[in-house]
Amino acid sequence: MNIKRTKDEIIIKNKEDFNVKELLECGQVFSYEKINEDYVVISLDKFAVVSIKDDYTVIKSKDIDYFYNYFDLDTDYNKIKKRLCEIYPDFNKFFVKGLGIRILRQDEYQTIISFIVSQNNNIKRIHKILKRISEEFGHKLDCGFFSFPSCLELSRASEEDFKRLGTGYRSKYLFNTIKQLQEKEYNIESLRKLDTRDLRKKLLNLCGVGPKVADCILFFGFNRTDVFPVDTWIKKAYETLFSSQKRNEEQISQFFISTFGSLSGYAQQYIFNYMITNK
DNA sequence: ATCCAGGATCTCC
DNA sequence: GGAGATCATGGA
Repeated sequence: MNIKRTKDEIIIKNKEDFNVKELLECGQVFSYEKINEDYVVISLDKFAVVSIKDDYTVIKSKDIDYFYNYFDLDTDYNKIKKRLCEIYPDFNKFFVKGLGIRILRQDEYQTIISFIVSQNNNIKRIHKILKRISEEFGHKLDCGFFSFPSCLELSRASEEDFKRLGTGYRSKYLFNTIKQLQEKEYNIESLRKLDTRDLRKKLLNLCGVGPKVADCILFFGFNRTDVFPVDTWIKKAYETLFSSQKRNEEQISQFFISTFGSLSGYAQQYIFNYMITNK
């Protein structure tokens, strides 16, 4: 990747390695705003502005180191794509719009809350609900948008507050999970030390977190790549493109993990994007 | 109007 | 331990 980095900005020369539109609008993250051709990305109380110029992309932020890591700029996605094709010869077809996709290294806690809201919901509405939650319980940032509320800030929200903001039956999941997250055993630092298997178990104990949401949290928040979230789109992909053998979600996940191993998460992301693009 | 969305949980057997 | 119903909401 051709990257230039200064104290408060990152310039990416090659647009094929970094397509901010694809990478933000593919359903891995929900707290961002589009202003004309610019994007403001919000991670807890930090934000970055990403602008697309004619022949380069620029990321500006007061927390440039944080966002260098957030955008996963050290990972070589061409290598990953190459390896996926070696594992599964026909994998090329899933790269339709996957040219500039990267897996963001999001805040773990924000990912937990976001993906509880995501269950049985659509991307547009998830975005809208999380924005309302931010405006109600976060605080205003210099960019004019609101921070994603911290665990402490969200602990002031009642179940009725969540209902009012449109989270429906997930309201009690959010209320209960936030209580759980304040307990010592869910200290994020200590969760990071667990291996994927133990961490997954821990996440499944959170109210409103099932297998799919747990896998998304593991992948998008904790940066674990040996998981394969199975949602309705992936189920369709499995049934129409991979196998006629009947399997439930957990078995489908295992089927893909046994194929793609530690690259499972990436494989999932390419297949997911292929599906929602070609709906 | 019915179906569906980056599903989880409860309820029965 | 596995299938089926139920859960809010809004867009297609």
